[in-house]
Amino acid sequence: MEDSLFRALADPTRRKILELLSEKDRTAGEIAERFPIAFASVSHHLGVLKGADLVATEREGQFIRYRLNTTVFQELVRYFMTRFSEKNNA
Amino acid sequence: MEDSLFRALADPTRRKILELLSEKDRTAGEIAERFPIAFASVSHHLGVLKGADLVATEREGQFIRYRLNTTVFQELVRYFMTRFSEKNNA
DNA sequence: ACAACACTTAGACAATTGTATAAATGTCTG
DNA sequence: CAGACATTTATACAATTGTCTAAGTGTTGT
Repeated sequence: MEDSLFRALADPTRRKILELLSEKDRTAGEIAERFPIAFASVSHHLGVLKGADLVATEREGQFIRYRLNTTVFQELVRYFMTRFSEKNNA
Repeated sequence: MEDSLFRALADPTRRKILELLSEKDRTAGEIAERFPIAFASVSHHLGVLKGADLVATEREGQFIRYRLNTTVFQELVRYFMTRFSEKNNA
C-alpha cells in the first residue's frame, strides 16, 4: 500500500472531494465552487488525489473532468479487511 | 468518520505498529524495539493511535499492553465500501 | 492572433507533525 | 522507602503540509 494513498486520505477537504465524486464525475470548477477556499488550493488537493491514484482525469474541451478510481478503493478495503478487521462482521 | 482516524493512518510507522498488533497484542516496549526511532517517539505514535481509537491499552504490572480495536476497522471498511468501492468485487 | 475562460504551477508563509532529549509518572522488589 | 524498570509527557526543532496570491498553460470563439 502506497504511502501517498494514506497521506491523501488524511485531509478532510480531500475526503469531501472524494465523496462528491462518488455521487458523480465532476469538473475541477464544479468541485472547487463547493469549498470556501481558493480554486488554486482545491486544484492542489486534486493533484494530491491524482498522485495517489485515487482519481483520474479526462480533458473535455476547456474543462477537466475528475472521476473516482474505484479500483484503488477496492484494494484499500481488501487491505483493511485481510489485516485488521475480524472476519465475522455482518 | 473522525478526522483523527485518517490522520493517524497517514504515518507509515503507525501503520507498521498496527500490522504488528494485528499479529498479536504487544507491550509498548515490544513494539518500540522494532523501530529505529526513540522509545519516546514510538510512545507518541501509540498515543496518536489511541486518540484515534485504533488501539486500546491495558496495564499489566509495569507493562502496558496494546491491542487492536477491530471495531473501528470494521467501520472504516464499511465507510469505504458503501461510499467508494463498486459493489461487484470478488 | 487575441481575449476570455478553465485550470495548474510556482513561490511564500503559517500551522501541523515527527523526532529527539530530558523530566515525570507509575509499578515492582528488596 | 529507595532504586530499577516501563512508559508517558514536556519542550524544542526541523520537515511537511495547507493555504494564499500571482503567474503560467491549454482551449475556445471571434
